[in-house]
Amino acid sequence: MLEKRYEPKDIEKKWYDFWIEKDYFRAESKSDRPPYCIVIPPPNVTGSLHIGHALDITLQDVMIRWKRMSGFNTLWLPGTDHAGIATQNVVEKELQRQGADRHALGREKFIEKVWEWKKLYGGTIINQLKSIGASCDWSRERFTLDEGLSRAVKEVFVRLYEEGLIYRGEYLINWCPRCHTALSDLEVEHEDKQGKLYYIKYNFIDGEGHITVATTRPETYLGDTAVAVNPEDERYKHLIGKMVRLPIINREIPIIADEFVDSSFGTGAVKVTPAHDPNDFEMGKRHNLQFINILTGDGRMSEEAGPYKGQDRFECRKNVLKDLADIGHLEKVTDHAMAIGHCYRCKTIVEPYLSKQWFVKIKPLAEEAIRAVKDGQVKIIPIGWENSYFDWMENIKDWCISRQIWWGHRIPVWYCEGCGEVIVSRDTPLECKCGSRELRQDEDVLDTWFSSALWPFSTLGWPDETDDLKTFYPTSVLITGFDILFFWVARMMMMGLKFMKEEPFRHVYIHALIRDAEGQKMSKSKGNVVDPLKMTVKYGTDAFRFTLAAYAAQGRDIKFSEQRVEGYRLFLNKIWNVARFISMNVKEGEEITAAIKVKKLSLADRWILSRLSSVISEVHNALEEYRFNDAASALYQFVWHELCDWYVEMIKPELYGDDPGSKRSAINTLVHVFETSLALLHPFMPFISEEIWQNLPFRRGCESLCVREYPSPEDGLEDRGAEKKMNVVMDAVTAVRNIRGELNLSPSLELQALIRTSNNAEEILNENIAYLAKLAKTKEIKIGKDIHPPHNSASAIKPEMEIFVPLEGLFDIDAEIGRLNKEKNKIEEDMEFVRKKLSNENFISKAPASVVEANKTKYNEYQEKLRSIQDNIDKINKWRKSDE
RNA sequence: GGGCGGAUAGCUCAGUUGGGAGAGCACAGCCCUUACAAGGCUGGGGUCACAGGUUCGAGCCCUGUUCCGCCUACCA
Repeated sequence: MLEKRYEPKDIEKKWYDFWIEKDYFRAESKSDRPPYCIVIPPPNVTGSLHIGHALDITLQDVMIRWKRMSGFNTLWLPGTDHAGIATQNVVEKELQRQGADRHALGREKFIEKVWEWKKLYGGTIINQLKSIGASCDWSRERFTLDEGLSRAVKEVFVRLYEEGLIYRGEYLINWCPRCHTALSDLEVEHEDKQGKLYYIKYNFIDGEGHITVATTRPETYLGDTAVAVNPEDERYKHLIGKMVRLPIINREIPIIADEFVDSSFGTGAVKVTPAHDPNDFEMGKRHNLQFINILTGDGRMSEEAGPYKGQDRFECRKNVLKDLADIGHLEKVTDHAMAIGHCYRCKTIVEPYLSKQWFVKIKPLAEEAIRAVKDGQVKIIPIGWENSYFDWMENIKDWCISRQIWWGHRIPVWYCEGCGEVIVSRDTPLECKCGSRELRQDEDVLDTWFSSALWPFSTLGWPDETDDLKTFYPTSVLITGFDILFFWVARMMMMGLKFMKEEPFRHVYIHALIRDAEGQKMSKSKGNVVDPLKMTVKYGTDAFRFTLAAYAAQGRDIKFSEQRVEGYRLFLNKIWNVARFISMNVKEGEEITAAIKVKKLSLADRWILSRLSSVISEVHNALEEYRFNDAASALYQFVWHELCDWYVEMIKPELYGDDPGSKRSAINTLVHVFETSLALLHPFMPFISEEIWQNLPFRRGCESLCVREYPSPEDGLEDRGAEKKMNVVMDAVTAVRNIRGELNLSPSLELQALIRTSNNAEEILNENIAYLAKLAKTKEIKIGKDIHPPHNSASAIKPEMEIFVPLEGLFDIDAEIGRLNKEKNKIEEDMEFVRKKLSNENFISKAPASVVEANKTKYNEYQEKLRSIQDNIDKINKWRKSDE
């Protein structure tokens, strides 16, 4: 017997442990069963579960559990990401609190510290995944810095280098002065801001006059090595080749001509700072200009900044502006909208910075990745994301992969101190070919995303040709948020195609971002984050998971509202209670046969089985297309409103009655439908479904719901006839209830019902009169073609029948007339609408015949209904007169 | 600057190929009916952002406008 209330906490742990103990989540390296594989988007090892993970994990778990139950050899491969910059930042802060810093500690000691930290806290998020029910194969858990994955990283690096797809060079990269490292273009977040445009005067060195340049970054004038104008610009043509002198520092630089310059912007003359601006960098190359680096790695002014040396870059800007103004070289300042790049890890403003870095030549890789999607080998769902994908891939630029931090995959490159040879190697080399043993490994580590790009095959054992790799690559689907479409998905596509010659996944399902109830992005600083673990404690994990699935409509962000979780918790409560109801009606130890003998079933039985059959199809189709919300709401609708509200109520007379045969038949069907529903629900709410399943006397030839076969759409129990008949019964019931409700009659009051029907409906109603009695709370039901209602009857019109409820003594004539008039008005409006259509010759001639026919039928029905209502109104008026 | 998405009931959102708009929550009325008052039954509530167009017919297709969100970009 189930407890009166569902208490999620203990139950969740109990069943999760049970599943683990039974090893249900373990995949087979070799199997006759078809493979189904998802690799988890590895959360940062420093992280803790946020609501975005919860959504991501829930959707993956739904797919995995569904496929597992459907007989697939299912692998959900879990793991974590070493998250270079983020993790290093966390440990550095920790050190800071202890009054230390990594430089004092030294590289090796520092890395030891990070590993220690990882051992202590790295399991946090994994345990949180378990707590929300993730059915991952934990025996295959991976970490991006594992031995095996590190080997894959080196292998990829070396091969790309050997093919000329990795190179080293001095370029302008994005530099974070706080993290002290290069960043890829993607790792820079642009933020629109209202800034200023400063107009600065540069004097000609010979004679009078000046040229004015406009800039958003006045302090960089210290690194200017030219002024550029458009060669076609009549205003400046004659000045090309002249020299100007930079104020204060007195450097002499030329005025040059370059097509790049937009004459309409600012003054049409641009200061050129090749070491501090991407465009100027290109211009500097074109014109052989000097590259002067005025900054240091921590964002301060370098030696080259002369009097400003040592100042912070923003401090320097203020000072430069003041000094220029003082000597009359600041012509004017205007407002200017611009976008400023920030470090995606620490939000510091990034700096275009000249330095030597490693790059991946990415175009050749991107071409394959574009083709795979164009050719349909990989399907992106929803399809709208394909455009973004193509757009990014087609305009891709070389990927800066070196990072000046310590935590990560060290670049497998050594430099010979003897001859300067560059050695790129899978293994640590001991000696250069020149004989020198003085080898120094590159100090940099690789972009974390470099290793996660290999995730779908490195985790399966690559570069070895393992059974796992053969069985599970390409994986079935990747489920993730759009925020890492480029960072991760795109790069996995490129690397997968390059090294496996096959796409890493067949489908990519991109889900939405979760925002707060007001549509704001959740962030710690705004204080509007929803802690998923708090949700699971408060409402139970299942209710929370079901909510997330129900929210997951394609192509729209989720505005998360706790109220909705509350609502689904009530749904679980409903399920719990119907389970209790069943357990009360099944004798202890009684075995319920799952087999359904169609011949002996009642109408209600056949109806609910038919409905079950169709909900199975709906769920199946929805999940096939990743319409999680549709699957969830189909189940909600079915279990609550069809199973509980109608079916359970309908069979109560049989259950409480004396006929053991019909009692048994009803309970059999009920148990069958409910057990099947639990199986359908299991991927969404694994805990409560298992708890109930284990406590009811089901016999399915397996010991856990999570390995029970998933209900299949081809069960042959659809029964359109039963559904039609049931609709007649339900119509009658609803009609009586409607009269009761509208006339404010007590639910406990037993009413009489007279139903005037067609032959067809008469038969159906007579056969199922017991349902009417129970559901509409009626007694003395009369059904026939020649029903004449007594004085003071309320009435309702339904297809094929007219229902009267005699109300002598209770009757409120005005209320009933009002009710009928309301109904009449509605019908008249509807009729008018159809009438207009039918009197339109164009409609008759151009619309499909079936549509025209349907409208004609409808019109006739309305007409009849209207006539009946009018009759009833007249009748009441007559009664009223005769009573007066 | 380019691109994408959204605007439907008081709120949050569904709406598959164009044939008279749905759900949940909230609201109102009546009910403690032996699974469930964390419940049941009934009801009210919408010019589908705006303006045009295509069509016999538009929430849905086309064009434009407004507002909101996001992605992306080397005009200093």
